[in-house]
Amino acid sequence: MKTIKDIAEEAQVSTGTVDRVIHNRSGVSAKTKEKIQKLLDKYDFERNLLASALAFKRKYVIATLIPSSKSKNEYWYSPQKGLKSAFKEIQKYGVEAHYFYFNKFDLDSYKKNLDLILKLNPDGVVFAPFFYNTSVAFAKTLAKRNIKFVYININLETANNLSFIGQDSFSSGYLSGKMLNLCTENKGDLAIILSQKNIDSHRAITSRVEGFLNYFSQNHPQKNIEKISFENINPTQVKKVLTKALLKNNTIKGLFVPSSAAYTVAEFLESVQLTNIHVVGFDAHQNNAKYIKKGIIDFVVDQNPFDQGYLGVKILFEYLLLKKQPNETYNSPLVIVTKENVDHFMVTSTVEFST
Amino acid sequence: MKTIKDIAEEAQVSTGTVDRVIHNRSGVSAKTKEKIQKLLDKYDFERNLLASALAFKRKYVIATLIPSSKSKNEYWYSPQKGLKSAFKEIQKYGVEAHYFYFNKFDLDSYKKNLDLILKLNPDGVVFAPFFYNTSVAFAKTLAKRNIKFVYININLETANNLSFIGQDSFSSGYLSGKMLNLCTENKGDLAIILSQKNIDSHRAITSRVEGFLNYFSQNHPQKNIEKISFENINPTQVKKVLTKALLKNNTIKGLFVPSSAAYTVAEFLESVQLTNIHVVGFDAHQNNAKYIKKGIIDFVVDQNPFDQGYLGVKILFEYLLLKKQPNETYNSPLVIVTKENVDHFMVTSTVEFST
DNA sequence: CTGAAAGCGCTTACAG
DNA sequence: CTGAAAGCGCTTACAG
Repeated sequence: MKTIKDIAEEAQVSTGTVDRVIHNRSGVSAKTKEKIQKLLDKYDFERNLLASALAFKRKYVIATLIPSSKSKNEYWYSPQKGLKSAFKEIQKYGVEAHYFYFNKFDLDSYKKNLDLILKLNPDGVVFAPFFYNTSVAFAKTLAKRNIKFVYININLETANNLSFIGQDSFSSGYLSGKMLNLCTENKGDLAIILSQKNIDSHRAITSRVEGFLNYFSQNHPQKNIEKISFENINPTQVKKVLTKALLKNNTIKGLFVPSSAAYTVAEFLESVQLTNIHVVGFDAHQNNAKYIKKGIIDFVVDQNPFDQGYLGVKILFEYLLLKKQPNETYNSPLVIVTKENVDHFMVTSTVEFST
Repeated sequence: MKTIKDIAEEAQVSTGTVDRVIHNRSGVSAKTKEKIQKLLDKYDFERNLLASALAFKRKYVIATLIPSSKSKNEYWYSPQKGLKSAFKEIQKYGVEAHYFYFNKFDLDSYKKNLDLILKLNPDGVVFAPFFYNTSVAFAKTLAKRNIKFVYININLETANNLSFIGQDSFSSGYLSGKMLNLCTENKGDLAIILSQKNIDSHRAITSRVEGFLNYFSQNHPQKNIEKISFENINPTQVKKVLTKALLKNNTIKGLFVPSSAAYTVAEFLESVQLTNIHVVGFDAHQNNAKYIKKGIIDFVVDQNPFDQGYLGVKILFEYLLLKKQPNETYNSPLVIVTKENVDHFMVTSTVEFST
């Protein structure tokens, strides 16, 4: 492996000049530059990043924005851990992390944090773009200011983000359809549990429902699927609405919860001893895990939330420091979680490699 | 963050002496040592590993040993990729990788490679311990020679390995039982497909079968489960034996294949158009994926084979370079793979972080 | 436009 | 037992 010094000697220039060419900095004559570039190419030069990082002093500021989680039982606790874990690994390169959190049901809280981020003027942002219109506008501002950004969990299909890390929501809904059909043995009616507040703020919910319905229209077009709607999923409303809905239609054998709140539904089913109704939902956070273990939630499609946070930061950092262009999309896996494997997930990425 | 220099100044010694204390090298008076250690503790000193690695010259030799894979469609191709990917990341620290491969049905080929490894006399070994007795003896030799080693995929429960990375086989069999019962709707008889050669060389197979049977004895004790045995699973034998077995007992609705060769069975079922028989197997390598996509294999329990190779090398390397003590066990997840999610697995670890 | 030199934080002979 | 100095490979003011 050649070093900058080797290249410099062969080109009969100083190492400083080679460094300038490598980083495409100005102040090198076209002739010298060409000569050096040829050698760089010839030897397929890769600079020693250890030495580079050691000598390099530029500090990067990265902001992150995700929903706050009240406890570690909630979904967003995991991406948060992923973010922190990634920062822990890269802090030695002089990266400054700024964490922002918003209330995912409150547009104002979201907006307030966006403003704080703009005020901070970071080099990059990793965030979960809730609230479609607001996020699109924010993305435009970032692009204009040349602040790099990565979406996690929710994709916005704007052109100017660096990358998106998350699940294909349609597919995950489709898979949920299959799993619910399997555990109800293709019998009885089904219902989708919809919360208006979720739908408004979280773009993936709608795609999940589409995927779910698509599974049935393709495989069991005769299936009767109801929709049970709430303003907001919480124990009181769930009790009220579900009692009514399930009493009215006692042929319902399976419930699909396209948000991460399946545990709220499970809690209700347990309390009224409705043990013959199957539930499929999303995400294996602690709140859900409790009911997965009891078998009240039959299946959940998980998406390795830790990795979403972890990868988001890593990708952004590598782009900033090394100009390494990430993929446009990193698909989170569709992880099927059920009673028997809920405890067996190994969080690979937590094995931090402390370079 | 304090540096060695800071500590040295405060202790009124040279940086060399601080370095000696940090690494617990001899040649420091008890008094000086204590003084320095106190400061180290006080500031919770962590040395800069970038600088350390840059200045450090010791080379490490790591050997790996896994079954050879004829094509990238086979199981062992993934751990192999994991091994290589890890080495690619750490080669800049001066690690020398030596890859060894054996025929997993041939004890002699295994032994031959063990000898080669001993001749190489590496600092560490990452390997899949097939052939129980031979592996146990090998482990003893390694321990005696103070060569560190990590098991991947198969656990030997010897006391002297650094770590084991792989699945809990019993649980994975148990989960397979549940999935097979689910897709057969708890109807009909089941059969386990056993290959003597696999059982002899691969210790996990037996535990998987135990787990599978345990699921039924706990949940459906009346279930009739046959065993169909082969000398070795290959298309010719499968055809011969299965034709006979499935004709004889046409109440069999589900097959459990406790090895990674479910595709061989699926191939047969497809060729004779036995579409009403469900199959559950192991591992989502390409050969199986083909039949998972067709729906002929209903489910497979995967174990993130890439990570096993990747983590194995990383853990060993970190121990060697940094004396970082790994966990005793890294449980690979029980990943349920079916038609709808087989394409959606994101291999996080392939996003190499090129420090 | 280019080079010489200092420095990042640690490790390692070497000298005493 | 301990220190001074050189060096790992790169980056960065500074000088010209």
